[in-house]
Amino acid sequence: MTGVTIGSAAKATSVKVPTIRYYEDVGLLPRAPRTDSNRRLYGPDELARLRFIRHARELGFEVDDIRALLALQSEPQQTCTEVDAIARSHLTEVERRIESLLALKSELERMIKGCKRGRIAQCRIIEVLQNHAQCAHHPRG
Amino acid sequence: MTGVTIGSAAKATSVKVPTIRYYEDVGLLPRAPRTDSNRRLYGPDELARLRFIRHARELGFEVDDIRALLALQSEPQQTCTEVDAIARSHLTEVERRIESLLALKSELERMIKGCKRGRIAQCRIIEVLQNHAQCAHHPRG
DNA sequence: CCTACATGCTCTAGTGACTAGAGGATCAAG
DNA sequence: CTTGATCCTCTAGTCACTAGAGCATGTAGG
Repeated sequence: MTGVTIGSAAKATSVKVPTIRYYEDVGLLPRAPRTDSNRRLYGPDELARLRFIRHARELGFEVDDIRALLALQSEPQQTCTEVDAIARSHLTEVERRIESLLALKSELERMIKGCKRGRIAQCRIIEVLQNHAQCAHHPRG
Repeated sequence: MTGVTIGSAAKATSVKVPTIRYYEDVGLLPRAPRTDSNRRLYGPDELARLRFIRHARELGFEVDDIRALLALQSEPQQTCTEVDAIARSHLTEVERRIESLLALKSELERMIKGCKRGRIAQCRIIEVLQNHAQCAHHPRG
C-alpha cells in the first residue's frame, strides 16, 4: 500500500489537486485506490501518467485525444493496424500544428520587430493581423 | 447609414453570426447601429475589426489580450512597450510548444515505424512526453 | 491529550469563449 | 401572399477546468 497523497502528487506533477480529481472523473486516470480514511493514493505509474497528461494538454491535445494516446500504450500486443491509424492521424495533426506554430512564430517576430521602432503609429500588428487574416490558408510565411 | 447585415458580415470575415453577437456582448465590438427593424449593421471598419479579432484569436490571444491590443491602437502616440510585451510572451510560449511538438512528432514516427514491423511493445510516448515535461525550461535538448 | 490548521473528501456552481436551440419577427423571392 | 431564409432575444449546453461550501481526517506544538 505505498503511494503518495493527492497533494504531493499535485506538487510532483504540477497538476492541481482538483484537476487530478477531475481527470479521474473523466476517466483519464484510473480510480485511485484509497486509504482507510478514503484518501487517494498515487504511485509512480500514476505520476508518470499525470505528467504525460499535463504535457499533452499543454500541447493542445484534447482529453479525447489523450485518451487515444494512452490507449496506444496499453495495448502492446494488439494488431498494429488500429494503433498505426491512431498514431498516424496524430502525427498528421502534430505536423499541422507545427506548421501553423511556425507561421505564427514568424509573424510574432515580425510584430516585435515592427514595434521596436518605438511608436505605435508605426506599429503594424493590427494591420498585419488583419491583412493576414484575408489569406485564410497561411500559404507559408 | 450604409452597412451590411450580420449574416454578410459573418461571411465576409469568417466569424460566425452568434460569435459576432457574442463579441458585441463582451465589448470587443462597439454596439452595432440598427435598422428600423432592429437588425445590426456593419461597415468596413467593423469588418476590419472583426477580421483582426478572428485572426488574433486563431493566434491564441485571449479576449483580454485583444481588448488590450485594440485599446493600444487608439492611442497611437504611446510607445509600443506593452504591445511588445504581449507579443513577446506569446512568442516564448509558441517556441516552447514547437519544441515539444517536434519531440512528440519524432516519437510518433518511431512508433509508426515500430508498428510497421509488427510490434508496439516498445512504445514510449508516455515516457518521452513525461520526461520532456520535467525540463520546464527546455535547456536546449 | 488537546488544539490548530493543513489537507483531504464530496458536491455544486462559476469561468472563458463560444455553440445550439427555442420562439418569434422580418425580409426577399416566386 | 406564402414560403423560407435571416434576423432578433433569451436560455442553456460544451469543454476543461477552477473556486467554494461544508464536513472529515491527519499532523505538529504545547
